[in-house]
Amino acid sequence: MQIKQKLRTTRQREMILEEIKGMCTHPSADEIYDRLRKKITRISLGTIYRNLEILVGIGAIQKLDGPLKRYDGNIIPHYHVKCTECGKIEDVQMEQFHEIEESFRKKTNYTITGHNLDCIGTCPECQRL
Amino acid sequence: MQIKQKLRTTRQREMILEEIKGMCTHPSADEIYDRLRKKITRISLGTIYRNLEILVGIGAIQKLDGPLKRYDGNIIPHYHVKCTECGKIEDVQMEQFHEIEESFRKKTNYTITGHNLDCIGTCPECQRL
DNA sequence: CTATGTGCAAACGGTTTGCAGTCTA
DNA sequence: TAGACTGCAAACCGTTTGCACATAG
Repeated sequence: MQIKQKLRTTRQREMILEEIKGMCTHPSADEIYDRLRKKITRISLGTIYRNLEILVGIGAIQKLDGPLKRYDGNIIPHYHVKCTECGKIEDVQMEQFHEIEESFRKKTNYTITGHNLDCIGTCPECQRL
Repeated sequence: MQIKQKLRTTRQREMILEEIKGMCTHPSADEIYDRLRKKITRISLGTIYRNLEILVGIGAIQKLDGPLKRYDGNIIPHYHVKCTECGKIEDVQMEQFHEIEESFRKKTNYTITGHNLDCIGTCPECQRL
């Protein structure tokens, strides 16, 4: 989403951002809602959704587009691993594979602006079960 | 999904599979429904959804998990490019980056069974506009 | 003061599911 | 003939939206 309106600082917006930045999981709108309801007496799901999209729009957080939308407070480029057993998604901080975008460019003639990469497998905990 | 029941061959299942295999786009359940309604007098969306999941379960097709579920009749390992202008998703048939999974394994201690990779950018057609 | 943001609740839309009847093996 | 499958329609559920009120700047 392109943000064109002038943004204001509101208690809700600040707390939503703060909450995501403080979580290393990848919360859905609903999880953020549950956590914030314990800190703010009244906040609505609509506000959560609206602000999440705005925060993505200004690049303050990232969105992970799955069947359920999840948000990621970590905006340093990174990859993900997904455990097929427990469903967990973890950040993987490693050097970016620069050759990927170059290969795609050559092969497709697209102008490449970024890439998404994730591995799927079994996490160490689930391997023990 | 793990398929445990004994599968039968039905006209609907065969036609759904044939339809996907014959499309190089990445249709959603709804698009397949629209196309098949022109060939079969009566078929229901529920049947489409149920069969798509079964076909994914037996590995006959692949699922692309986005906000809208799309299916891919191409099961040879391949990557995707997404055009941010027109929304198109194209297959990219290129040699797999084997080093990716090895790097993830070392970094995370996960048992890695596969990876997803896609680039985002602008397609040649949209670049001209 | 005014445009942006909020809570609330209803609407939306893709997907799933229960059911009674149909059809494959 | 059993159990898999189907069409249909209702239910589900994450997300979006319209509205009247609140509030930041």
